[in-house]
Order: sequence, then structure tokens, then C-alpha cells
Amino acid sequence: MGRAPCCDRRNLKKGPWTPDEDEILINFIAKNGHGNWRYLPKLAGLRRCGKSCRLRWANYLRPDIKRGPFTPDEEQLVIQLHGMLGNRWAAIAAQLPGRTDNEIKNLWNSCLKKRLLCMGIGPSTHKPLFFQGTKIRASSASVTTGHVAQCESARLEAGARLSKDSSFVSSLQIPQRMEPDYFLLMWNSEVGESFRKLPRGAGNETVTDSTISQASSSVKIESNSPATGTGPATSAWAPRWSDGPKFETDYSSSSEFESSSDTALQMLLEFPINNDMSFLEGTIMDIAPLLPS
DNA sequence: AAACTCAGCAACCGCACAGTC
DNA sequence: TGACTGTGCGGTTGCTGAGTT
Repeated sequence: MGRAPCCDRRNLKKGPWTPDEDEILINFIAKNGHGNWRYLPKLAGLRRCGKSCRLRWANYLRPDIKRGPFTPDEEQLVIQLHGMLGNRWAAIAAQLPGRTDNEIKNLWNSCLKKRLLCMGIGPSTHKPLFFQGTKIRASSASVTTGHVAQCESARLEAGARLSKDSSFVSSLQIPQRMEPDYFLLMWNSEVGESFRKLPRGAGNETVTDSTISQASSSVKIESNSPATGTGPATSAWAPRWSDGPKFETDYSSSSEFESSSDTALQMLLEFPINNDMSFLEGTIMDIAPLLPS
């Protein structure tokens, strides 16, 4: 049957809003409120779609909107809520006063998703990636001192620690029907605590210089067991074999967890400020086609 | 200095759902 | 009860500015 367009699209303007349009919309809503978005632009004298007006108001012009970068606490909350709610941005935004769903969605897609990936956490599942029966292959031997190797070993160690510390996990009082958020587990562990205490000032930015430059190597990720399902949460993340490995590490043996040192803490401490993920380029490029759509 | 790349963000689009008649 | 309408939501696109080559 098809539905009528939300408004008459003829002569409607699209694209970025001008300050004049903003002012008209603000003034109109201040005087009349926004009872009916469909007719609002006509009444206000705007050549805009009602939807466009609503979006502009909700995401930008609303007086209670909090501008500026997200605080670490807010980012943590977004991750936590995403673990519980998934991509329900509006629900997540409802827990962050002054933040819009669009803003949170952008933050997630541009920053947090990559950050979780680096830590070996699946951004959609909030579980460790390739944690069981996984092999990491790198195309350059130098990667053994690089960030990718650090990320991987740190991730595995953190996971091993957490899995061993069952009392800690149970103390988090995770609802039984809720999957544990491994990022949160790591965040709330001693490792994460050290990370949280790390000052975010400019003085720490020198940390990133050495680490980023180390990571030009590409990493191929593979699974010991072929994906059998087709669901996005499982098979879509299934890694694949690739040619030309220079070294190979099999983390399937838990004994290897014991031998690693405080690499988890090291990885977190060296995590690039300003979300610089350039060192992950190879990894992300390999993983990207596998990500659930 | 110009070209290129990329991250961040604003905005659009289509679908889903709830309310109304 | 079903058609219609308005609104909300999530995915996606495209622009812009900063950084890099």
C-alpha cells in the first residue's frame, strides 16, 4: 500500500542547517512547542521536512544537550549499556543525560568499537574474539615486539585471569540471563583499575609514539575449527586462514597463559591516546569482512 | 603547497510501532 | 478491525577539517 511521505517533498531543502534556520526553529519551538512535527516546518516558515526538523532539534538544538567530548566515565557507561542493550541507542542515550542517541551511535562506531576490537573483545558480542582454538598469524617477525602481539597476549592473559578468578566474576552480580561483558570484567579488574587511574593529560601522549610505529605488520587470524553456523554472532566472527605466515602462536593451551607477564596492564597503559588505531590497520582490514553486518 | 587519507559528525532514509479514527 | 498517520529508531551516507605524504 505504501505510505504517504511525511511531508510534501517539493521545494524542500536538504543538507546542513544554516544558523538562520536554526534560529527560526528554536524561536518557533520556544513559542509554540513542537506539537506536530509534520506541520511545524510549514507553520514556522521552514522549507524543511518535519523529520529533519525533529532530528535537528533532538540532536543539536535542544537546550539540554551536553556538547563536548565524552568523559571516560561516559564511555565506560556506553560500553556497559551496549553490552546489556545492544544497538538500542535511544535506550542507551536515556541513561546519559544530555547525550543523544546519534551522538552515542557515532561514538560507538568511530571509537569504542575499534577500542574493543583492539582489546580482543567482539563489539557486538562483548566476548573475547577467537578466544578458544584460535591461532594468530603475522606476516612480519617484528610483530612479536609490536602492539598486535601485545594486544593478543594481553587479551588472553586477562581472559585467563578472569576465568580463574571465579569469585571475582561472581562478585559482579551479573544477572543469570545476561552474558558477562568481558570488557567490563577487564575494566573492573586490577588491570582496568590501573588503566582508569592513568592520567589522560598531554604528558602521556609520548607513550603512543613508540607503540604506533611498531605496528605496521598485518596479522592474519585463523580458527582451528571451521565455522559451522551461519549466525552473525558466531560464524561472522569466524577467522580465516591466510597464506604467508611468519610465525604462529597457538593459544589453545591454557598453560601458556601462566607464562605471560603483565602484558595486559602494559597493553592498557600503552593504549593510544586519541584513539589512534593505525597500528591495527592490518588486523582491522582482515577482520572487517568478517564483521556481522 | 598540493594531494590524499581518514576520523568525526551531522543529516538522511527507510522501517517499525503505537495511537487514532 | 484495519487503514492511516505521526513519531521514534537504527543504519547508512556524505561532508568537513585535521593530519599525513
